[in-house]
Amino acid sequence: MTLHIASWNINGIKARIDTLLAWLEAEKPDIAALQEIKSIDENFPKEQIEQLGYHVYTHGQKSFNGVALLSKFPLEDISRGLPGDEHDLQARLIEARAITENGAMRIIGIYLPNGNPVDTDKFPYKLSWMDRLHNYVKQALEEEEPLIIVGDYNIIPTENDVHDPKAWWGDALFRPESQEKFRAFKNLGLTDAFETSDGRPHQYTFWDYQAGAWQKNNGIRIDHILMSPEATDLFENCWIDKEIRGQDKPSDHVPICANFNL
DNA sequence: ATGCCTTGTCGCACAAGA
Repeated sequence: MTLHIASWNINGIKARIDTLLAWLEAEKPDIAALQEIKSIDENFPKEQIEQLGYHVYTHGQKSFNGVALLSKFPLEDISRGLPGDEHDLQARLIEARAITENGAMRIIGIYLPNGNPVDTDKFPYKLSWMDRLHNYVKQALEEEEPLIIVGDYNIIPTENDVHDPKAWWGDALFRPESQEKFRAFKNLGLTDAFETSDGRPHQYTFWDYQAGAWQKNNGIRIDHILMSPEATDLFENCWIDKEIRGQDKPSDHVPICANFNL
């Protein structure tokens, strides 16, 4: 059996519902983690997605952020929000456990803060959010179960993940502090699914709407699937659904997908 | 040139994204 998992920042469910439904029908992921639903739970178009055979779990808020999990079968142990700061009300994490006849996989879907502009409190918020995620996942790894952390990390890991490093110099997505925390996070023992499966440099998951970035392939790789050792043992392959960026009403991000032997 | 698009908000422009 193959468990097909996808992650996609859809940039607004209301504006993207038709695009999302078409993609679900074409790609048929077993589980999809969505970011930037930009909707409260009550307004999420659950029924339309359920009609395609998905169970829908949302963690939304008004106007911004918001994450969701879609699954072809019911998920267990749903949890919403990142622990570690009771004053943080931004909806950026949803997780669940997928139980199949061959085993279980814990899936954490994240929308990591952008962090710009870096001279505002948004940058320290990003860095502290990364610290909290680090501590949370460090603890989770002690369970020694298949675990993946998927989503929009808002981190350009290296110069190989950006069309023009100079253009992104100083940006919160490319700042050394952001990259260092991302490396430390991976060094907990996580494997980057795309790196280990594909490995080619300059493969992107985001192209700005502005200045013909898509047409010029001025992209960045900021959506990632990281895997615990136990999940890596089940890992088959990973790819980026790039074509959808050139279709009608695209999100500025494209889906990143992975198959697991589960 | 913190712009060039796009989205959401009780809009008549603005904030936020990356």
